[in-house]
Amino acid sequence: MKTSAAACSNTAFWQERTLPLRDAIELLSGKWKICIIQNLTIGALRFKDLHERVRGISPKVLSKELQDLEQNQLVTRTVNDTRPVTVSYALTEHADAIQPVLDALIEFGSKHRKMITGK
Amino acid sequence: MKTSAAACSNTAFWQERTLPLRDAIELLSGKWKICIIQNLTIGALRFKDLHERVRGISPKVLSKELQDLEQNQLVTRTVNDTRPVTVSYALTEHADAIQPVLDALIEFGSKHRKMITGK
DNA sequence: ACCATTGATTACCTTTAGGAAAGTGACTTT
DNA sequence: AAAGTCACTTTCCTAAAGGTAATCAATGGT
Repeated sequence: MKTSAAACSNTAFWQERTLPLRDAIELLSGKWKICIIQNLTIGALRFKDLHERVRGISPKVLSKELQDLEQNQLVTRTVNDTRPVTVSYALTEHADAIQPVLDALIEFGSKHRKMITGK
Repeated sequence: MKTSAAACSNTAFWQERTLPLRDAIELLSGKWKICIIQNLTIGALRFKDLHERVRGISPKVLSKELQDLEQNQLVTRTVNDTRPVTVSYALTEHADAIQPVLDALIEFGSKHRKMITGK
């Protein structure tokens, strides 16, 4: 029997979806990255403000996650010329492509929460 | 200075987005769950077929992830009345809400891949 | 000189994810 | 009786994620 599943299992189409999906998962999965990005969607934030908004994260982890996002060109780092030096983080244009992921996750999370906590 | 960020930091609105987002991340993050769900979007699959399609996963991990998805009512488990017993896994209606997440991730992953491998 | 602020970094530790390999049990085929 | 199939399960292990706490360097204020 040849199901539609079997029919597309060897196609380029499948790879064209699977590989990018794995890339995205590898880049975004973990406890913090998506939360950090969400907090930056409203505009640039300094390290300290981000640290306060992303509840529960430690400075060590925040620093590491930001470096990771910067390397992947999703976030820019700008040192400001202020009295105690401050550093601003902002999303790049490239990060706009994450907005739909965020929206979809929030939508799903809401539905899921309603379903689990008794419909 | 009161930025738009500061303006909404204490609102119910922010929580209404942050809590579901954290739920979704907790449920879906990890190396395999989203891949498994993607493979089930085309229809029910038996354990063995799923194991072959989700390249690289071990039976132990596949089994664990499926139990987890079942508990969260995203997947159903059906024992079939076949010669060697087979078990089919299928997405629930509730899992439809994940489709937009999948699409968004694939779209983002494609763009990201193009950008990283030299625009 | 001393303290405060900001943005980290370091050392240390615990927890969790996940991989490899083998085994189990129900059943069928040879 | 032996071997194979399917769906797991178990054991053992490593690597990565992530938490706590302390420290550092630059700067400015008192």
